[in-house]
Amino acid sequence: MGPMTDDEPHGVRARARAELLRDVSRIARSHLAESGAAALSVRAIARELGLASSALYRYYPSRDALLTRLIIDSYDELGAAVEDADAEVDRSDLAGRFSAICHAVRDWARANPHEYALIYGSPVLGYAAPDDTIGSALRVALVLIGIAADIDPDGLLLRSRVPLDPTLAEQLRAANALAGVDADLDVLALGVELWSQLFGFVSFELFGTFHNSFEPADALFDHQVDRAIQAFGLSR
Amino acid sequence: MGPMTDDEPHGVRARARAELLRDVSRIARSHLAESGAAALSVRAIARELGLASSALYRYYPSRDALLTRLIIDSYDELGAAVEDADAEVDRSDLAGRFSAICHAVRDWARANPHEYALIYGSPVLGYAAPDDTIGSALRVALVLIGIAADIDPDGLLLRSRVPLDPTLAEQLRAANALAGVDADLDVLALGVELWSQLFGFVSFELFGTFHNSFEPADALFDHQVDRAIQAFGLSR
DNA sequence: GAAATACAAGAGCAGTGCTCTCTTTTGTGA
DNA sequence: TCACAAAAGAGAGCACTGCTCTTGTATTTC
Repeated sequence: MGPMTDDEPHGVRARARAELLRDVSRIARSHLAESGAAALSVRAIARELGLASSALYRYYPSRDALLTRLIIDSYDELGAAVEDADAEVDRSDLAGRFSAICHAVRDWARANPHEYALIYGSPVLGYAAPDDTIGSALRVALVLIGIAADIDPDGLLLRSRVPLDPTLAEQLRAANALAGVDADLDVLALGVELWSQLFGFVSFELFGTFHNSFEPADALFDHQVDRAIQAFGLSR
Repeated sequence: MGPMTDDEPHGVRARARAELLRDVSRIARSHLAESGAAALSVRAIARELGLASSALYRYYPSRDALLTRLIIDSYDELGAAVEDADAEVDRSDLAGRFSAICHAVRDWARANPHEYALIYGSPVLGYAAPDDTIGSALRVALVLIGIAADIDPDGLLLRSRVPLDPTLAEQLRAANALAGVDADLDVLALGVELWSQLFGFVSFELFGTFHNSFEPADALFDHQVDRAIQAFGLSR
């Protein structure tokens, strides 16, 4: 046998610890899904585990750390859902891929409203998100940038009437670099705007801003996605 | 003297009551602006007023009722800011009015981030907003619908490729009726989408979803507003 | 002036996050 | 093998929260 790898448990105790870490996360997640982040309580989780509340502090240093765990998990789940939706469509069908991504976001959000509120609602952990979250948070954006890189800028319905602001151009180039692609900057700017629109819509729908004016909102959502596809020049 | 009107204080006590109601709301508002909705505490407000916490329950039946008060105030403040911005532009300058509205929303949100988070972030009072809030919440939407009613549908850059979904058309007609106007349904649908986009952008910026990728976001915001004006066919 | 009403205070309940101390269990190096 | 260190769990306790109930005191109304 080779040398023991580091991620393998160093004994019964390490194994138990890993399992309890997962249990805590699992129960926390179920409480989140049922009652929302505000109602998440360390003591309640401890009760469900049959532990003293103080014991949990050997696993998560604070309630916020636990919330951070849930935030990362939620970002990753949504990110995976979006990546999967994108992967299931023929690579050359850009309109189909974009549509699949939009619907994946909305579907996941509606299936997991509290998780969505946790990551796209008002920040609960102060204004600086922990660094560990940004990797997972970027996944959806990276998929969208990936599509933007494949879009022919000549088909764009709306081009800037004036040259792109140099600051903005620089920011967009940085986004390209982050994703390791070289999308046209006008396409990319449009993409960012439609990205805002997508999550703005989902937030409006989930948070009740539409006040039942668009209930169900399926038709409006489809219309919006279709218009976005036209704006990209992807409609055949 | 004529008969006493009902909204006039019925004595010293009623006058004191009205004043205390305002004081509570004022202090609550200052705590909200400083620490956010999650940190809002009835007991802390009572302390600042030199009252026992139980005394406050004669004025607001619960913390949620107090939060509802703050929600309505915030909606009204944003609504007034948007209405004022719109009113300051020449009525026939639709592009200017739209731009002024967008900037009014963003400026107010950046000046009052906690208030913005309270009304456009994750709902804190469960999923059904109290009925008293919707009147104030609608003000921004009504201003936007008012502009849509004045827009010539022939200038629209993107029209539906297929007839509007009947459900959606009905919902849009209801929105028209709510505002007492008769905007073209394609213009209105585009308006709703740009409405989502506006608040999606502001939420992204305020809640940190851009992760400093677009900091400052002014250039991107201007670009987005300009593109929206083009989509409406308002650029000359 | 007497009765009804409004108000304020204080104690108390059930819950929260988190810390500290104490005991037991487990892993490890001599 | 055995002593020692590290880890884990329990329990008490602190400071805080929203909210209720009782008790005493002002004020308004009849």
